[in-house]
Amino acid sequence: MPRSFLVKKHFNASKKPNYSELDTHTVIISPYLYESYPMPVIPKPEILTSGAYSPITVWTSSAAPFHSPLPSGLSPLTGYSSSLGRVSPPPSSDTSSKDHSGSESPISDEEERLQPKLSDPHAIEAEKFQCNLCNKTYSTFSGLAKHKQLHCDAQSRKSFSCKYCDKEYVSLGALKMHIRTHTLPCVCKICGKAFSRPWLLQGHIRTHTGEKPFSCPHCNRAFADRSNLRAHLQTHSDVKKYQCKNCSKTFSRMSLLHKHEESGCCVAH
DNA sequence: CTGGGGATGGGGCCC
DNA sequence: AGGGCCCCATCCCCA
Repeated sequence: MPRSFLVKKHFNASKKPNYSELDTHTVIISPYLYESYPMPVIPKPEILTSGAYSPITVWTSSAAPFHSPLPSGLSPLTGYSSSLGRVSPPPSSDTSSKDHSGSESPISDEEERLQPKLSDPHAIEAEKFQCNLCNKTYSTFSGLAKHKQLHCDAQSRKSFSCKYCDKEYVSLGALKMHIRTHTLPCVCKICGKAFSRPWLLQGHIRTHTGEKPFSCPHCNRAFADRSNLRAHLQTHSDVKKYQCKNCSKTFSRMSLLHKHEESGCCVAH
């Protein structure tokens, strides 16, 4: 599974975009070209206005709102450590992807009783915590948090919808980043290919220049992309990262494991 | 068929 | 808030 958790993804659905359909917002980068890469211009986001998404949830207390731990990917074999990057944190349970939509029932009688009554001598105290979405007030933060978790927050959590597709995001920043995958504002001057981000264009330009700044410490190979060097390093490793659950055969790449599984190993068991 | 390289996409984190 | 970089994932192609 992809590491990304902010957006629902479907396997084999990530085909390359049709650039010809998406080029209406692209901006050709300046001719100073590949000495210092100019910043691409992001199209003015009329796409971000006119109610394309719901209001942001604002918490009325300072306590931490929703956090979402990363879901685990395909578990690597223990003992493997990359010489390239930071060590991934151990997998944790994914609470973010859980669907709370089943909890959208009307507010229960019990929760109604949690609301302060003005005749209550402690009413002033009880109004300390107010839900900014429905204006309900609670005497304790935990009461408010529970309310929001069960009702308001669960409904507004994924509130930033893309105009061009059905994807939804938990933050405006994530949505803006995603929209660039539609508008593709970074255009290669050499071949005209468009990319969503400057550094993607930068990597693409290396395919023209032949620059390979990532060298393998074990052999004399060099790569234009760090990820490709990382994949290459697996070929030097005795311990392959990805293991078939059925035959225990290990592979250097997840894609090879997938191929292996699809070729019928798992069917035989 | 398998393994590996090349190229690319995309969300997260940090500054 | 946005840019840069990180990492992971995937697809395509070739030996």
